[in-house]
Amino acid sequence: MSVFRGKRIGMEEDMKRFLDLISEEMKNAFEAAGYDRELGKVTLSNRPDLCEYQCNGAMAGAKLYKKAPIMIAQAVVDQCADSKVFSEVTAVMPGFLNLKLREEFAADYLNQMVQEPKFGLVMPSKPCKIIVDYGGANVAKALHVGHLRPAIIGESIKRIARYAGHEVIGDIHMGDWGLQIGLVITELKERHPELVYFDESYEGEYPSEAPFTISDLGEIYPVASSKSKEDAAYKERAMEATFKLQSGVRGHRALWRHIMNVSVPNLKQNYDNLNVEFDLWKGESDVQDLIPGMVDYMKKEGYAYISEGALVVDVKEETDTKEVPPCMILKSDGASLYNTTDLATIMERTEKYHPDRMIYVTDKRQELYFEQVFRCARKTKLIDPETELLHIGFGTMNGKDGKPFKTRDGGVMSLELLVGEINDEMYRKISESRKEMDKEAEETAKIVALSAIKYGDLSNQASKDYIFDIDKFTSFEGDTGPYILYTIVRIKSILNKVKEQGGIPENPVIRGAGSEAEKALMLQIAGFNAMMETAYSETAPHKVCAYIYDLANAFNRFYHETKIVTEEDQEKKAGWIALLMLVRDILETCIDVLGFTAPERM
RNA sequence: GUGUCCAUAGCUCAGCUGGAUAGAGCAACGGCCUUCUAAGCCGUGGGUCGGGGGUUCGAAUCCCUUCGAGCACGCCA
Repeated sequence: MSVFRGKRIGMEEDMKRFLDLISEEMKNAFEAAGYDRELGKVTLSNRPDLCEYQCNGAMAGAKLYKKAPIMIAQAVVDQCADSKVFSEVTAVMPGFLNLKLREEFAADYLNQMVQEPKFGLVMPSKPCKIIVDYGGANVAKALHVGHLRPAIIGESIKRIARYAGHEVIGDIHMGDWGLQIGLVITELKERHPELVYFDESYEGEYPSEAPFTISDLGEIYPVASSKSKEDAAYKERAMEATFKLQSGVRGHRALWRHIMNVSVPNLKQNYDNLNVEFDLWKGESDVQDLIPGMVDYMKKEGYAYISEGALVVDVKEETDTKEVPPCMILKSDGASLYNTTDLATIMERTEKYHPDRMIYVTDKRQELYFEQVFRCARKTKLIDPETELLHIGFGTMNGKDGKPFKTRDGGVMSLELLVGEINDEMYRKISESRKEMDKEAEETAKIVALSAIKYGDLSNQASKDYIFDIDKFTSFEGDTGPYILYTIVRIKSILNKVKEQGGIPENPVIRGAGSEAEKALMLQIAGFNAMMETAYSETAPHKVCAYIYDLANAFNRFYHETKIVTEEDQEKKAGWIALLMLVRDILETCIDVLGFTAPERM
């Protein structure tokens, strides 16, 4: 019978985190020795050569009780004599408490993890409704490397929150209403002025077939964009076209719809290749009808006023240490802008979902901008006061030279090209290490390549700039996605062998550790819950990466000294099989929240 | 100018709600494949945690200061 089952009042009670459970035992010892139980907080050891866990409470208590820390520590040690949790508790100068755990205690915990959903991760009593706004793709424009980080990070944040038990909606929030549409329409008119869409007297139905394909679009936009930079009159026409679209000119609207119909499936395909899925494909265009009402409301309530010709809302606060410019609602020409659609979107989401939290995943350079928008939304009461607004700003993706990632000739690299390059490189490496080629090699290459890209990105703190080094990410050595996948594949391979050999026992039970490496692996597994909670509360996917890297290391160490398939002792073997399945499941769960998958073999 | 963020091994990065000897990976060097995938494992070398000051029994971590790089600062997104 499990030592914690005994403490459980009913099946409803949540499984405690491993460290909390250990701390509980230590706190009891502090209390029994006559000290404040809060001193008994246990942490992971930073001296693995000396102990597995440590408690520094005796030193913290020294001042409180005006006693030498070592005396307090010694008194606590005396209380742990027949602990069911600790096999060893020693007091070390100046007052460290060094702890080792009983193997049965760890094994019991792991066996319980196996049985609980989500390995015993505690679910929120009331799930939060969270909207994650990420992606930021523009229609009519190809995805480029700048879209990689928001997609990867946003997707992972969404999945972590979902795994943590919350109700999460991912929204791509497309740029589908701006100048880029005007540019495409203008260039189209340049080339085919005879198209019926440009005949303003036309009143009939427009063709259902678009007058361009996705590859046409991919070519038209860059041409139009560069023309507009050189030719002021051209730009003027593009802005006019944008205005016509926004004010509802039929032909322009029809072309816009064609652009959407051609573009969106292409975007979906691109994101699909990255294993990124959005629940909502909303965009700037969706809130256009809300803007006039919102602007009127802001004016009427006295929030918005004209400054330097533009309509703005002051968002300064007393406590500001910096200059916070007002939030602009309309440009001096009366046109809406990014702020306007974002605010209208906040309003729409509030009415529709009343979310507990909205998370925006964008480049960190937009920090001040979001500060303004968030303040404006609060001040003008567009949002429920309880709703939390959070901006996760990520750093720049740089090339090996430390400067923003560019193609060899200095241009912006398309995402497709970048991903294709890495896929090819991975395919080449996989082919090298295989004796005979098989059909699924290409598929495997893609899976491994995606892990390389995503792990390479997510293992860095999102807020920092990082170096996107293709050679490093595809090298499949060291702290990389492929290493994690390799470890999973290894485990699967062993389990397959065992299956061929005579089958996997039913409900195998994890037993006490037979070696240092096995115990280290078990303790690493036990830290899963605490890690996942932290990754969620800190919106920190890199913590998941750090955890699985440690877990994979711990497993590989264990693997090298343990022959599982040939083990004679059936009970021992069954225990290892149970351990392997748990490691595999946890690793696969973790890479799933990171947004990639593992192949069956590599 | 104001604000903000960063600075840790040759390179790329962890660690930062204060704890013992600052950790990984790459690169360098040395071992380990007739035995579950060597994309692996074991080991060696490599550091005034940008500088200075302070708080503390104890600082990479907290505070102040300084140097250096990045970024943002009303009609772009």
